[in-house]
Amino acid sequence: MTDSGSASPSLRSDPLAALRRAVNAAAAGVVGAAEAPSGVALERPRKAAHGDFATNAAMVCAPVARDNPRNVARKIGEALAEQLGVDLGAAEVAGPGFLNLRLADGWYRDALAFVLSAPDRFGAGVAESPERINVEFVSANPTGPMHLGHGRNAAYGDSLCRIFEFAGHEVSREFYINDFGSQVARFGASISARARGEHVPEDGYQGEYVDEIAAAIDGAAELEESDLAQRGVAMMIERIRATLERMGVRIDTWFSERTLLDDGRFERALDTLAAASESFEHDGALWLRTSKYGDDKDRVLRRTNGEYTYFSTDIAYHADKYARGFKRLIDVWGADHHGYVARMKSAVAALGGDPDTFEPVIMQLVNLTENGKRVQMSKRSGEFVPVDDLIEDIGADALRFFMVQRSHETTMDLDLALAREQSDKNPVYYVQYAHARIASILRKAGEPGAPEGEGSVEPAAPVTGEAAGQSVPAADSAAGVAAQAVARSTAGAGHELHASERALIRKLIEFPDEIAETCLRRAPHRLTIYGRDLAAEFSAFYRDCKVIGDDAPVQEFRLALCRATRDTLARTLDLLGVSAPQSM
RNA sequence: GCGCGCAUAGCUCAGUGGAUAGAGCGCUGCCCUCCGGAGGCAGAGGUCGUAGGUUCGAAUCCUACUGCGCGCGCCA
Repeated sequence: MTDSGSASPSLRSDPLAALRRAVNAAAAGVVGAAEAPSGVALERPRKAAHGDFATNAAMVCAPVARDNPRNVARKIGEALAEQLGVDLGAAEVAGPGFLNLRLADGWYRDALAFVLSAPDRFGAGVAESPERINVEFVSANPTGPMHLGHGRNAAYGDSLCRIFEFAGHEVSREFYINDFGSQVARFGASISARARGEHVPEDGYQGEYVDEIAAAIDGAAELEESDLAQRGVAMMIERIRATLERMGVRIDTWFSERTLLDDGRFERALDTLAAASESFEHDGALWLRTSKYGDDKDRVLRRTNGEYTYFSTDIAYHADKYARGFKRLIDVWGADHHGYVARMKSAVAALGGDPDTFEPVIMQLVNLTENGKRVQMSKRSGEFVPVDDLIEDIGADALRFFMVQRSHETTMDLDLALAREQSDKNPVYYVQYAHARIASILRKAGEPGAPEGEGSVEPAAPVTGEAAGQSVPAADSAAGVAAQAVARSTAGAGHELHASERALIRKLIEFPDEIAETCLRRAPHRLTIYGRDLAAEFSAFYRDCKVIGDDAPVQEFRLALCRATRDTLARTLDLLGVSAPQSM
């Protein structure tokens, strides 16, 4: 939480966090303890009749206080009234013992000032214990182009990384290139065959891209298969890199499997396992005793024929990630790899690591539909829908938004007709439209300072754990001045806030919590919902409240609310890798 | 057979202990002398797969069962 003890706490402390502290303090007081019992929560009721916020504190505390929940709720309400003073509009006991809270307009004005006090930092640095995290994702085989499944993986992985970074983690995005082993040999044989005008071998790679590669390499028909394989892999990686770039996905480290064998890291990893008696020879093969750590059975590292398995180099690869200083490894894998989880976690344990710091995330499958009808011929054909074709069809913004819209753990349908549609039916346009509409209002009001470029907000500066706890920078920016203006209007009388204004502010100040929860749950799909909700709250405000043309203090306040909403929408879209247009 | 995942409105999906379970699409009926109608309002629509259990309270946690998906190689 970005609380601060600076000179103007009302301007700079997170209003939700402060409210949560007040509720905890009141509950602690009632039960006569230093801290409130765990389970006490501040909730946002669905129904307006249940107040602005509500707490279950009394029901949690009642057994401890040995009193009935409604009595306890009344006491907590009285304690809260004392703490919050004029900021608390009302505290009502309801139902089985809920305490429904209404906040005064002054509290809402302070809350908006908080949002605007540091627009680049709002919601940033909320990670409670920042870590050095390595996120490996996509890692598509360099023997073919990225397909549908990789698209979901890329959208998820990149958004997760953006959110981690914004929350204060140090993140490295990594792509593991499987440029070693039998599949690469088959790739080389396939290219060679096509270069010589022959059919690819039975176990080879089909597809026009193999022809294209064969044609693009001078004298391919005369080259060794191993040379063709390496050149083909290089070309495929270049193509994959270009596809990711079209999706707005950045990779920090392209890690070649082959290099592990070239410089001894592979041998060292195997030596480590052997020295710890984690591996053993049996039937002419080398095995890893993964069953010791909960895997169904032991796994082969070196086959009877002397070749090493993919698993063995993967172990060396993960050992290398830890050796590079990462405290947490997240691997984003396709659904077909879930059977691999147990053995890889076992391998981490066998290396002496903590398997809890290795988190494989399994991405479920994507089905393509069009107007509700399946467009894939067979369940396997998804592997042959290239991501490039999808970008061409529906655009990168829609691709990223739709791919990350559903929880990664559920099989999802992507409706091409809806994704293509440029109307309010399409959620990505709905959110972008709200952003563009606010930009238009601000232009009309003669406001300077619209974000530059493609409409995305500037990336947040990295936040360390210490910085996250410090007060925000002084108000020397345009936005800071705006916050001061809002604060000034707080001092004056100020108009009575419309219910839609309050609802919009409430949605805005949820943003830091939303970021924290999204990180914790590794669930970027939450931000697509937040974006839609925020856009909807803005639309209600826009309907109910005239921004431009009323008296000056009201206009000033509402323009400030527009700016806060625009910035938060832009930030949300940016974290999803989707553009936030000034006009559309 | 074993393992992992999933099951919520007609459809696609949110919702990891709180009040009368939500959204979008679709459907029905409305609203443009209005800062962007690329928008908004109202309505119909539910046995949260089934059966037990845990507790003040369960879509949510536990157990069993049913259905669907994926995996189960000295492939990657």
